[in-house]
Amino acid sequence: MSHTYITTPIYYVNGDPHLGSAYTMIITDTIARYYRARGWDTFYLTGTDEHGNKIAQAAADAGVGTKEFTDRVSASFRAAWDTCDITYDHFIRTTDDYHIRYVQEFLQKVHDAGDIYFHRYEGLYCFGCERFYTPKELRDGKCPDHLTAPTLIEEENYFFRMSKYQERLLKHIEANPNFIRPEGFKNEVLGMLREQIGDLCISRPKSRLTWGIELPFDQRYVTYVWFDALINYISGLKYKGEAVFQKFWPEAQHFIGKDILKPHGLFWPTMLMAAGLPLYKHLNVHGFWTVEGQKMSKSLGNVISPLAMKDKIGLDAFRYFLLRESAFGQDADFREESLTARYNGDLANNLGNLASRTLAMQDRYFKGIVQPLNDPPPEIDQRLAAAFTHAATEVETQVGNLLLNRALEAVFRATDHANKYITETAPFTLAKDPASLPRVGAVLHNLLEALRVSCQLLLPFLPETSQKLFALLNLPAEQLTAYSLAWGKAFAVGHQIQKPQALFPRLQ
RNA sequence: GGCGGCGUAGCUCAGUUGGCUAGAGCGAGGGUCUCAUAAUCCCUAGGUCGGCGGUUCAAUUCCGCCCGCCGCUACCA
Repeated sequence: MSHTYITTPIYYVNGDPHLGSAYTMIITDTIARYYRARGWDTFYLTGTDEHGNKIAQAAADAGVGTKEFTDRVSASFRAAWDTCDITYDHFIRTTDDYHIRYVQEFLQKVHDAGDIYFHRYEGLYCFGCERFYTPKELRDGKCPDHLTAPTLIEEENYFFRMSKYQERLLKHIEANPNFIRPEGFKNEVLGMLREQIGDLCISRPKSRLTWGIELPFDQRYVTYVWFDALINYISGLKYKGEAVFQKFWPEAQHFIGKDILKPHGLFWPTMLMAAGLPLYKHLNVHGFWTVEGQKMSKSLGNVISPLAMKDKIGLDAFRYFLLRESAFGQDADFREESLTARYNGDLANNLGNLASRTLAMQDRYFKGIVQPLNDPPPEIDQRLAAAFTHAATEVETQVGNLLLNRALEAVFRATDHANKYITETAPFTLAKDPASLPRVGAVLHNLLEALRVSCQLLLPFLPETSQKLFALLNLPAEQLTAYSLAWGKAFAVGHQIQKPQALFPRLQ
């Protein structure tokens, strides 16, 4: 059986779920549902990133213990994704015992291999950023983020010999053109690799940072950020056992936003090389959303909450908008106006209305009882079937390229074709003549097939709607993923379907 | 400064070995059916394919320069 492993970034527990993280979740959830529906053994991981001073500070500000604080925020993320019906298989927390143990095992392995060394240096440190700055990065001698003067401190830390793997990574990316996609982001990483990438500082002394994972080879230190966070992709699998890890890891597909390309494109693969592990299969990088043309930010007060969107237009409509309105890897703009247009134009008028008129006629003319198809089928019927066969092929191709917008476009072209088919065959006119009723029955049977295949193709994208409509067709739920079931074979003559229900009531 | 991407109808975009009168969806204008969620369906709109120059029988598609937007990256007063 084919299998795949889908991951999202783990979310830092100093904020709330917003449009950006929801977008990553909806994309990955769709991909995971897509593969599951087609019988692939799929493992889908998400979680929360919980270490660092910012978290300890936020907890202190909130007047609660750090652990209690992270429990609370992590749970709120998990609850948000549950409310959004995100079908992750495991939710990892970097404060989980198994994760901590595995991070230490990983560190020890890389240390044993000689790729972690101790080094003394001094530099300008910004406590707000928890990082060192080079003089040229400063603005007027101050931290560009916090606008405070950094402190000159001397420190000894552990470094990962990342530069050792620079050449090997470069060759790997060149030999595997789809390792990082879309291409633009691959080129960015190649650009980084053409410079000296240097080594990576991976520790912080406990005097400055206590809320972290202790280095197994020096208890005066904790590990810093990436050796903690990135390793979740492996510990999350190891948690389920070595066999699960062995099976899924080589099929790993990471999905990230473009802001964390460098750690995933550079740090992570070199870390894996140092640990003697296979590299992930794909790094899939998506773009950002602006809101009404502006960058989304708390200060502008234009942050979109997925939970609010669920209440406002429903989960499926929200999913549809995000998936249809963005091209993977490119930025997109969230506009109230586009949202309404997509909802009314595609969901209500095209798909919803198609279902409505089909089921209404089936009910009105035949009391919901399915009639025989014509044998042989007229050309117009064949063309309808072909439109859906073509859509199915397109969906396969486009999802494979992560172009979910085009996959959806293809399905809606087919439902659009079905709407035209109704106009061309005019069953409502034929129905006036009793002698034409057999043809009316056949036309409606074809339309029911159109709806059935639409449900199948849309299942990963619009899970709720797909299941709801399939229930109206009164077909057994397992047939929802019976992709090889031929046109005309799903509905037995005499089968009873339900009365119509508005799937997407028009807005305004 | 270097590298990369982008700039096609009001909006979002297709257009990948250079070649028919440059396309789609939405919006807008006109018309139509009546099964349906005032939905459907049909027609129309007309864009110097960012600008200039070059290669070619022929360029949106190749080359050079320029303008604008964006990303990454380097650096200097």
